[in-house]
Amino acid sequence: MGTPDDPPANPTVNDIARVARVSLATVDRVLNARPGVRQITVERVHQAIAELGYVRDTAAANLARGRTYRFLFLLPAARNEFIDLIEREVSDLAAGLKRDRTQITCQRVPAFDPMALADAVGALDATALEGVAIFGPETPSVRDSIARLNAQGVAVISLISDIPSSGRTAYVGIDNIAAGRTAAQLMGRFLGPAEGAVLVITGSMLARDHLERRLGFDEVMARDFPHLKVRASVEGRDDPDLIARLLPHAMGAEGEICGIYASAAGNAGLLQHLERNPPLRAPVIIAHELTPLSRAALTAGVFDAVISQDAGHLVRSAVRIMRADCDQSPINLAQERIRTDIYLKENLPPETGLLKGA
Amino acid sequence: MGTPDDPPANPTVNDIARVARVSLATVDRVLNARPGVRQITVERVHQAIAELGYVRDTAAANLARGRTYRFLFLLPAARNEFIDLIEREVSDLAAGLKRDRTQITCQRVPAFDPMALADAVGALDATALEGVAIFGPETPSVRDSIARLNAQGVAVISLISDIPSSGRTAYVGIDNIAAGRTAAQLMGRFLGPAEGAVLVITGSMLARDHLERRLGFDEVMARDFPHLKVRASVEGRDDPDLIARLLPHAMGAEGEICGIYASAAGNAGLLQHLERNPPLRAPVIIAHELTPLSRAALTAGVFDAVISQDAGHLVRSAVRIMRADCDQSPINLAQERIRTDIYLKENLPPETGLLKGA
DNA sequence: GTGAAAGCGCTAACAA
DNA sequence: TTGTTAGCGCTTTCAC
Repeated sequence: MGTPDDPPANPTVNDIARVARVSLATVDRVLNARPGVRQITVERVHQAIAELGYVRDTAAANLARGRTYRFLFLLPAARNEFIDLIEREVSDLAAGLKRDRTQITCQRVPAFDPMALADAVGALDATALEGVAIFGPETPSVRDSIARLNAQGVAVISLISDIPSSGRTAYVGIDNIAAGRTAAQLMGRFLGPAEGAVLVITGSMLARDHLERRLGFDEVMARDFPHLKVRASVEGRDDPDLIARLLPHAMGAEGEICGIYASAAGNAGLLQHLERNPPLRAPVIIAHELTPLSRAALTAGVFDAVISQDAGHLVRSAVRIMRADCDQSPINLAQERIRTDIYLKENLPPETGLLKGA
Repeated sequence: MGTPDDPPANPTVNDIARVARVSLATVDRVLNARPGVRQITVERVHQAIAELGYVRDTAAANLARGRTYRFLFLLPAARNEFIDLIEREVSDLAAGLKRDRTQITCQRVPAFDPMALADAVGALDATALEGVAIFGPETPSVRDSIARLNAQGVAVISLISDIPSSGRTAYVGIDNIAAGRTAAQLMGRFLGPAEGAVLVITGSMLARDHLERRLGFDEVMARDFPHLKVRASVEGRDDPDLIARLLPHAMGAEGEICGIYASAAGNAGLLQHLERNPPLRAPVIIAHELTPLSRAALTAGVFDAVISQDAGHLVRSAVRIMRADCDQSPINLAQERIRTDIYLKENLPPETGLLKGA
């Protein structure tokens, strides 16, 4: 290693043309797998490419193409801080992406309404869009509309909650089963050896992410902490009001519940309930997604841990993957893996996390 | 919002030239803040830029410049899995970065030897390098050599352990005080209300990161868990053998130590000690940096939590910042913030995290 | 089937 | 102090 030596001047299309004894245009045809080149010529060009170790300069290619990327984020229209964070990241990123000839926008679709989402996807103009990132449930209608869009050459990312059956280009989000397991491990360790009951607040049985979290949670609770009973879920549909209404009954008698796993959105409802009915002994609470509200609850000691995924990373990753799909260029899987973040009040990121630019 | 409308054809340098009634060259001079333009002309151009909402196309600019970036990572030469991970990330990234006309290399310097590091920095050829990322201690000699390099126009990043006094361009790494606090919080919660003593293994008093972790750890232990006594540190110099040698004495009588915070490198020494002297009651162990070894210990239940920072993120972030510094382009602070990751065995990333490409 | 030439948006000699 | 011009690496008409 040592101090870098002089750059060895990467080979260009001109070099290929020279070595393969063809014109630039032909090299380009081969590079882009366009028809109208004799097989023998194609091979000569490939030969030269291999020989020179050529790698295409995507930036120059896009410049010449005048290509622009148009990406759309399809998000549920719901009172939901985390979705708001994502929308905010999209618009924050949009400015910086202009210089990369990339345009990103958001569209909200009625929440918990698979048909509305399917319709919205169906209504998309595949000729005016190179990629779409979708956060929605995995129902047949959604799945089919995505498959159709995909067949029209639009890259489709399932965001936060996977829709594997749709044949989407990629999934961008955490491993929700692992997230559930993590929540269980923390819950068990924080609660210690005393017996008790744990309440799970979930969102919707339609939502794959919620289902998976519950799955992972139950698995680890049953295996590692059998002295803790996990109650049947409160299905809160990410709705704070609904959650606040359901909780009084779900919490049962005073002291019955020693832990709460808020595995879906709607933390406001939980916090409201706790404020109105302060328990004698504070339960261990583990919630999802770092938002202004959950951050405050964590700081105040009401929440004990928050499991989260980075909204900025989510958006950037989706954009990178959609772009790579358009360019047919490779992606760095490790970079695109969304981590299951654990936040305690000690490792909260600075509140100014929203300040951008240098 | 809604489906994106037709791209409005971004303004180019030609448009600016036309509107400002100057030549392309003048526009370029203004854009790049080069001298030799009358103030009045500068203003006319700025006027036009503002009017048109121009944003420069970085890709085109770099293409024209034919600019290449040469970055160097200066890492300690020590038997240290985490440093190896970083070196590996550098070489993995190097391949993909070639298409971005960016060259990154590594150089190892004797560990815990400030003079050697200062000499290495001093020996760098500032004309053959646009940026350097350095992981090393904050001593006067190091600080001065960095300041000198910086003055020669080389971007300098302090990596993992900050060197603020050097005037480095930026620091890339976690907030080590927060990391120490986080470790303490986990330690306290995992140990529960019983009294006991906690051992801290640190690296070197020269290393700012180690110092900061210790600081944060002590703070939270004293404040939130006064029933747990924190022992004076074992100074292991990141050396497994040394640590294994020091531990028998440091652990004291059987059962005296109920928790261990391995705040620096050299986990192999700790694990070796535990294997040779299996304690009756397994202590709660919190270690740093996710490596093959610590991952295995976590999976096996020997470690209870690992606090880490993503080596890939570290390297990519350093490169992005060095490049932004060269281009004088803005950076996204939120994206560059390195998170203090908490790993339990439940949220470990897939082992194949090293597999790259698509 | 193949090639010559113009041009994407920007920069950098070299003139004037 | 300012302008002309020739590229950077790649794509894309439009001829041959």
